[in-house]
Amino acid sequence: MYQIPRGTRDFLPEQAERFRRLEEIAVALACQYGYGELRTPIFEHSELFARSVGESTDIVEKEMYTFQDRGERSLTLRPEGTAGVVRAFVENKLYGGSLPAKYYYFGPMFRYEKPQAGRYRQLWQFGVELFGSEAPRADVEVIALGWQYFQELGVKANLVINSIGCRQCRGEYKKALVAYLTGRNICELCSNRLERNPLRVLDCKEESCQKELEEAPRISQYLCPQCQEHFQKVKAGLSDISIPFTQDERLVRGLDYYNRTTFEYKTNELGSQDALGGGGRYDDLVELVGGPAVPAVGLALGIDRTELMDPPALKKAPGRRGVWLVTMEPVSDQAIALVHPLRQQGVHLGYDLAGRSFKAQFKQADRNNCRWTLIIGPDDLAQGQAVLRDMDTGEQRQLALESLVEMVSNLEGVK
RNA sequence: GUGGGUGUAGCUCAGUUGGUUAGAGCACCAGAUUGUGGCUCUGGGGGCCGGGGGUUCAAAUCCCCUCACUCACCCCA
Repeated sequence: MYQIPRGTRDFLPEQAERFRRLEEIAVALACQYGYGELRTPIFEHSELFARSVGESTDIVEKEMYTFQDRGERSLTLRPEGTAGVVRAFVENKLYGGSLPAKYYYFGPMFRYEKPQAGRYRQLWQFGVELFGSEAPRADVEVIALGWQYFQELGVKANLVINSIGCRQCRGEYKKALVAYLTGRNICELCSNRLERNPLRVLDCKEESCQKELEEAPRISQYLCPQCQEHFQKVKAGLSDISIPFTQDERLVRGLDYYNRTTFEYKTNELGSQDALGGGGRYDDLVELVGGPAVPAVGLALGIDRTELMDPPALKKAPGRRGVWLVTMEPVSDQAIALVHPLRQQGVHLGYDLAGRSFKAQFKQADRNNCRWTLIIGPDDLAQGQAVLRDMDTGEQRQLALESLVEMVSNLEGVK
């Protein structure tokens, strides 16, 4: 027997519908905020991700699905959405149009990781990217959009924000941090990080490392005046629109392209998979990918994890809907032909395909949660009538066959 | 990638110190009711006991390998 590849999943109808609604709500929200959809391929040249996400990140070092095609190009299934959108932004010279330019995407991403609940090798993200504004209120808008998504769904998320400075002041800070940590009691992993990506020592969970970090220099002390002002305005902007947040100086995101604002939406209900979404500003990325210097800010939300939170907004109203035909040989085909036009009227119509007993057909009607059954057996047909039964109340009445389609398609709860 | 836990019917799970045809509840199908769902009762179909190998007269049970899920680490969505 074949098994689904590790870390991937099938979405059976009920769950697929939940996912579809999560997408619809996200798309409606993005439209409301003035974002247009930008669809990019599911794979890109490997180099794009290596350059933009960062050579020394976990994603690039060990999580990419990379393959060679028949033309011996190295391609990679996208591990995140921003790189492709930035590539498209540059390649299509979208920076030449009016700015800011705002795009959203929704789709699967791929990361080769050891799976766990809430951590998959094929995962879905919804994201937005805002190009061409350096203004703190652009950061605030993006953060607010994500916040509103969780609010609309009724999902409890905690917003955590930080500023990791710009190229200049982060450089200063890195130097200071390395100088401070060198020779101190930190774990082996962090010793390696110290050389390649020192900021990541900050969110190490190793007790010894955290202890050493207590007295370590803080990024806030190193932010240049411009970065400081930017961060203050972001925080003020969030407060102005009543979005609560906490500041965490150890929030360092695992992608290299971020600068200044970084943020995450966290939960404490999913074990160690606590990030529902996150994002930040990436003012240098467009240039890095070959475009002009265009500042940008964006976010990505994890749809799989959001669904795991069992959003109250996805609860279905339980009411019955639609019509079930109950009939019997030798007139079944005639009965079906009589009611089929209901489908063209948009009525939810079902009937037995297996030649089951009368009783069994009512059972199916019940199980399919139908509001009405329409009974058309040999006797009814002979009298030119059908029997309509209300499955909620059990009441029945007769209908003339000539007016059946019109009568039934105007009933309550059939569409 | 490292370490732990768990895999028995569609689902949730029993299964004794290894012992003969592997069970229950729910779900499914049928009958009780030859034109009426939900409730009840009766019956029925369904299992390479995750897969492979080994020990043994005998393995769901013990051992090894492997696959999957899961928890923690790691990382993030």
